[in-house]
Amino acid sequence: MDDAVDLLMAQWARERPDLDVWPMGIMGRISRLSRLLDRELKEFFAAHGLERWEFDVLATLRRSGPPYELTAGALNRAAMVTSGAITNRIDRMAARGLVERIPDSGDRRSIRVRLTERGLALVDEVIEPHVANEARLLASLDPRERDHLAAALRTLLASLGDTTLG
Amino acid sequence: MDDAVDLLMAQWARERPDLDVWPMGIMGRISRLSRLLDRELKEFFAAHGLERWEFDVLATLRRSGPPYELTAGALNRAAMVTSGAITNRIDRMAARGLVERIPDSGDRRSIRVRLTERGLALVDEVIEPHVANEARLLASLDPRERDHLAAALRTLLASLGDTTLG
DNA sequence: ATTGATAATCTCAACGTTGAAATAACAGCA
DNA sequence: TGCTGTTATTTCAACGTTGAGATTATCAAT
Repeated sequence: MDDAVDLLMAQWARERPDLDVWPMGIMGRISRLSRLLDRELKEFFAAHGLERWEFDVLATLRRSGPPYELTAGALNRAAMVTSGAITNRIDRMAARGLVERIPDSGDRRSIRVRLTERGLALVDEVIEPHVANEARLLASLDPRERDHLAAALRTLLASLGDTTLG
Repeated sequence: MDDAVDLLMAQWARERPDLDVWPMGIMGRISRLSRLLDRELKEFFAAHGLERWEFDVLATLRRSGPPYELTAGALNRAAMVTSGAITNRIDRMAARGLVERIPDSGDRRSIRVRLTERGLALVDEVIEPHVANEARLLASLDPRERDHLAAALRTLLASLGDTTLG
């Protein structure tokens, strides 16, 4: 079964037979998959009254464990966005009552962002169907393929230096 | 070697041992890789005086073959963006003299976007180092791993319905 | 020929991110 | 104690995309 990237590479092979465009078979697919999967997740979260970025923040705090709080800096590194974006996100989530800003007792430059009870309840309610939805999106891969795929992606990610959560 | 997603999954395993978050091993890595690779490509194209989206449009037209023209609709489907975004891109690339709008003789609702000589020369100049740069980013994978990875991603992409270029 | 449905592009306000500058606070050390 | 360099967050203008609506054109069927 051909996909869109096979077609794309066939076009290059016809137009520029002097080039070996094999890297596109990976780069192009990661890029297109990322867009398609983002759309699916967006749709899923919208059905639960959440933006995708809101869930990302909730989930990052939740999985950090009690007391479910992280500094703004830790959040922006985990989300791979800039500091300005995190300030903006925290503002809006605080307005929705999902998180609250707590002054950091040890460092007055820092703030700690903490899940509210409502935020904690919400993420714990959504996480399970979310994982089930992700599993649905990956259903075309059998368990062996999944493991090999995850391993290859890990090699790549680690080689690019993505080895910490911030 | 662990990557950021291994750490993330370990946190979930500690906080919610009742959940099997295996899908994150694939979803999370595709998402993070996409961001990291985008940054790298952005940097590469900036060094060549191009935005990433400009190169995407140039490359889409180039690989379509002579006379290097496509409708606006074909371009927005290939780029996976909305029609408003494509109008905007064409405007700016036309202002830079990289493409030109040609009325479609068969359908007056359509326009055809054609590479100018300058656009053609530019994409033909950049494509080879671009592919080399992509190959550099994937250098951590040996040829066997590359093929398996591309195949697994193809399965996934096709299962999500991404089987045409628009 | 006329009507109604569909299609292609453009317009534009709303949205979120980036990137850089501003502010405030810490840490090491003379 | 007072400097100097660094770090954490916020602010804000610029940028590009989205999503919906407007416009114009095509097509099928009458």
